[in-house]
Amino acid sequence: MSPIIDRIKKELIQAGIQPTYQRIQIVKYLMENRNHPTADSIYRDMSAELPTLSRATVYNTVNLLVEKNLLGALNITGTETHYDYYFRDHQHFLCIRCGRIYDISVDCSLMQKKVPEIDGHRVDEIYGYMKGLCVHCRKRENQ
Amino acid sequence: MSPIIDRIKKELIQAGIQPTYQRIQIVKYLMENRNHPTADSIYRDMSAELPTLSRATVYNTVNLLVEKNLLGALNITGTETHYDYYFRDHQHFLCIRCGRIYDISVDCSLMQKKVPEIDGHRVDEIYGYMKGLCVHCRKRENQ
DNA sequence: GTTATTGCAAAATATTTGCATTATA
DNA sequence: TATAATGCAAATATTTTGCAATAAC
Repeated sequence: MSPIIDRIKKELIQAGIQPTYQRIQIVKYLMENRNHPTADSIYRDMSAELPTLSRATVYNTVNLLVEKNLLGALNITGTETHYDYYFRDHQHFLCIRCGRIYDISVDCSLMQKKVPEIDGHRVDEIYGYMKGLCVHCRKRENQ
Repeated sequence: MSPIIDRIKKELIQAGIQPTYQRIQIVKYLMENRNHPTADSIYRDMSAELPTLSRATVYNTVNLLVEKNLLGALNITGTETHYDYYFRDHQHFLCIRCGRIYDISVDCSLMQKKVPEIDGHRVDEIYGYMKGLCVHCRKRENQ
């Protein structure tokens, strides 16, 4: 068995997730496609190789991975949710022109270290993102 | 004319928005209801007083206000968009138990001052939010 | 009087659910 | 063999759109 598949299997089992063929393939896809795909884009891309795959399985799987903290969910566009498998220690930038999402590193104590409590609320997760015009669109438009 | 209505009218005109009755009333609602309503909750609440109001008008209006930078849009839950009329200089906290959204002040240079550029991308807007267990749910559950 | 906005219903989009079939432990 | 996951279709939820009626300048 491929060492990548084996590693994914172990990771899923450790998280308490049954490592089915579909789940392993979806995780493999997420590891290989770091362009912040949506559930539907994962489904469409993977359908070529895995024609029996269903949207429901993709949605079930990404929801499960997010719940078990193996996958990051990004609600940055306001429409679909984008996913990020290597989601720790970076934030995101959405280009308002082309819609691409970029990984960015922000030097901000809030983002780097966990704030345990604020106004009495227990803080479990911290999210940060930015919107603007990306480097490619700036070049194209001279802005 | 009420001074509040008059102020809203001026604000809309200044932003280049025609101050129709529905738009003024929606802005008035947003000023008086700072619990981060959704388009649908605005529609449902306002329907009692304004039975002819339509969902389309609410959606049109909030989209227009966001576009003209008079209203903040929050995609924090992953489902519906929540709105915040006084959206400057604070961030948000979502309780994973009760779903309430709280305003919080975060001492973070990233949030306080605008970063003009990062990795070559032009930064127009910066968002930050947190998720966890709110002070009320913590008390109830002793967590 | 012309242009813009509203309201309604239908459409579009994103996601979830019920349930029979299939795979996993 | 019992339990859990998959796949399909239908359902649900959120938001947008087309268009006739109405309101604003």
